[in-house]
Amino acid sequence: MQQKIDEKIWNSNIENMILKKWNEERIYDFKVSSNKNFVIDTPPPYPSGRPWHIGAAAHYAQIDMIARTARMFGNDVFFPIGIDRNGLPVEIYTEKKHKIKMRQTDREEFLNLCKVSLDELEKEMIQIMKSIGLSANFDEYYRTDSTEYRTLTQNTFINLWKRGLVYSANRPNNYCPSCGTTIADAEIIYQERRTKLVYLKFRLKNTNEDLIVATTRPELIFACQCVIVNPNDTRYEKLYKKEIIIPLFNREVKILPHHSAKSDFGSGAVMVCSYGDLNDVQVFRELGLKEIVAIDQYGKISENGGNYSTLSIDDARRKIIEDLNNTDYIVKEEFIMHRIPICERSKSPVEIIPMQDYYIKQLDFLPKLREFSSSINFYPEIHRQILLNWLDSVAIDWPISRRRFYGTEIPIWYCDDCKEPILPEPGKYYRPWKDKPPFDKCPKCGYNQFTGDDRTFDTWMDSSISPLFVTKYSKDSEFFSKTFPVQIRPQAKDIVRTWLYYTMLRCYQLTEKLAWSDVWIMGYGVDEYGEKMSKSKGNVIDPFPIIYKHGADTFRFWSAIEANHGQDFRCSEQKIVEAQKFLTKLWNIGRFVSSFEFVTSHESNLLSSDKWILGELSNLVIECIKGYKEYNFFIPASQIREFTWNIFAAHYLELVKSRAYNDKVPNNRNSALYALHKCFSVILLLLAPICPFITDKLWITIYSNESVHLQKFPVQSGNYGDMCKFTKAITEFNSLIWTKKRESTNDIGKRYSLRDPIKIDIPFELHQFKDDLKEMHNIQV
RNA sequence: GGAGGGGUGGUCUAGACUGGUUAUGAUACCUGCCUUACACGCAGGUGGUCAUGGGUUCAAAUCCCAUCCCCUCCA
Repeated sequence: MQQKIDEKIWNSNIENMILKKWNEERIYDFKVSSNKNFVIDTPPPYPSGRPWHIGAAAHYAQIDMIARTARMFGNDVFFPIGIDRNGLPVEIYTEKKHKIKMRQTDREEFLNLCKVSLDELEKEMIQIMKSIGLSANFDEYYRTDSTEYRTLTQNTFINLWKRGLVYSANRPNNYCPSCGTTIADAEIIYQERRTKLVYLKFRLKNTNEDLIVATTRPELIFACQCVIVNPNDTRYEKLYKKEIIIPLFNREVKILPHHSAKSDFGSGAVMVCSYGDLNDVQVFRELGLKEIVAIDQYGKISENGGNYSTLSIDDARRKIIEDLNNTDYIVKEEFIMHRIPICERSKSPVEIIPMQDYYIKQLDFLPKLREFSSSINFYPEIHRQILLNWLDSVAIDWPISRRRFYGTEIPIWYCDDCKEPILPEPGKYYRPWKDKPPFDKCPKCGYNQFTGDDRTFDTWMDSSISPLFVTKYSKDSEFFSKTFPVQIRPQAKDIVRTWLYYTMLRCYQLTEKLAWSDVWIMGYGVDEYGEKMSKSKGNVIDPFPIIYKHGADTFRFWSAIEANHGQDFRCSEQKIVEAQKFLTKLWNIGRFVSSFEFVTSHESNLLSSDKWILGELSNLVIECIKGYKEYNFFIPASQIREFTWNIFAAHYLELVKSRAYNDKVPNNRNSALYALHKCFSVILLLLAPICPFITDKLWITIYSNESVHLQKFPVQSGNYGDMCKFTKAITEFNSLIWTKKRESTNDIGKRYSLRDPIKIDIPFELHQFKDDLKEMHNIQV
């Protein structure tokens, strides 16, 4: 007998060679079949900066476990890989990297700089995905900024436009007057600043009474559409629905209860203007108020401001306060610290002003989406709630136009004469800001000069069609019909409201189908104190050195066992090191088992100990398969570790060592070898989706020339399950002897070695195991 | 302001939906041990008012109500 394995430690350096072998043998290639296709709508990660998030690496490791699980259940698995490259973060990254401003840079040149940034960042992500062993199709990975992908985004938009599902409307937007552009929420930072709080007298209509209203934005007074008070504030109960007169402008507005008014701020009565802050936007929307534009696109007071129109915001503020003072409307003024939104780059206050944008109709589709949300399988079930809550709070249609550069262009030209928007025919990639329009005459007025729209789409317009793109929608109808709707959408829980929701919406609008049958939601990786990792907090953990140091399987096993599915999980290197120990244990069990010949069949004349461990094994199979069917890898990972380490290695190996090494009776020895190999080979099969490297190495070394990843999951035989009733007695009896030996000393005062003989009665209920127990503990009768 | 999730030995975590013997496991710590797979190991041990208060029940970590704290998302 010769061990087939020398090394005492699982050396993760050989993972690279295993990867190479998988690649050469192309064991993960997908061939479309007629009825067993399992397509994964893989999230295309966004290369927003270095390092890539360790939680994201864990996320993709688990998505790979889904792919491997599906293969071992006998499916033909299509596991595409894409990179999401559209959107704002790379623009900001590039601006910082080159110390430039997007709008002060030539658009073509800026786009090229973004591309270079993306290429660099993407390279690192792809390398990490490969090194953690993703069994995905890297040869044909896609990019959402490719001509092909953007063509599909524009096609689907033109489709919706033709069906009347797109319209243009005015909506409040973040606007930086000093940069002269709208900015995204992500570009806003908040600062505490010293601000003047002005207490104003508003006269109640047809009375001699005044209501005191405190405001930090008196210059917006002419855009006021109501005054709100908190519903719990008893001072103002009697004023609900009463009319009140705006100072200087003498317009009447109503007093209304609203929960966002804070009783202890100022006087407790707040004037709501379009728009002083985000809360104003919310109140306008909730109460259906009519907006009065206060500030124009140049940061000046609009024509609605009467005498103050065309003044800058600061000048208007000074002038209005002065006039209010002169007319005795000001009760008092005080300075407070106030949290205000400012532009990340210019550091000047952000204004909210209405702008013209394109919208996609979504409100009409909500009933259908609610239906889908109830019928689709959610793993875990608890996260269905995130989607249902979101559906309940969708209140306006989806604004899809962005005043940015790096994105899919909105394919529209406008007639220079009659302003008619004209869309090209679908099928090509259009860039209206630089391309010549693909038509000569305006279909409405016949004029021949056009201006291209220079805006781009919201990036969710691109990513929301990922299941259509990977299944070759509008490109290969046979492939599409066999693969769409796809099986599963895996994603993180923080983008349920965006990616999950928008994909449901868009795929339904385009195909009238629900895009997937299963949704799988993972929590996200947080730092070791439970807080979200972010570059600004400086708590981001780089996955690369950790994977390099501890190996991919260690990383994968850690990600499976760290927390139950759907929970957020804490990332600490310490815990990853702990996970590594199990792989070493498994490796050494493999060394032991590999030293005995592989007995493949021995169902007759099995001894009791062997039947017992096979009984425990079939329970393990049942539990693991249950976990895998829910794509919950915490269950198999923890069950396998528990069985392998604490039952199989700790008790069973010791029970049968003597028979395995030197039993004179061939049947007794073969019975042990059969059970040893049965258990170990099943452990490898069950663990293969989670730890693909070490299981394949051991499988090929001990059992087969064919990779473990081409095998099916073991079928639970159901035999010997009743033997599990002895487990407690066996482990407790072993414990008893170990304790006894540890606590006793022999004739010369030395502590007992575990090999020393001991006199003890074997309990009656363990009688059928007595031969193995006697050998194991050297029990003398 | 609204919503969701959570609070279990020093640390992390299972159990909660479906109430039921002594609350799971890992790790850290302490003690002993090289035992023909493994010292990255083995055996044993210390350590918990299951956030707080109330309720339902024969019985509550688990169900209900209230409070406190933490995290996340939306505004």
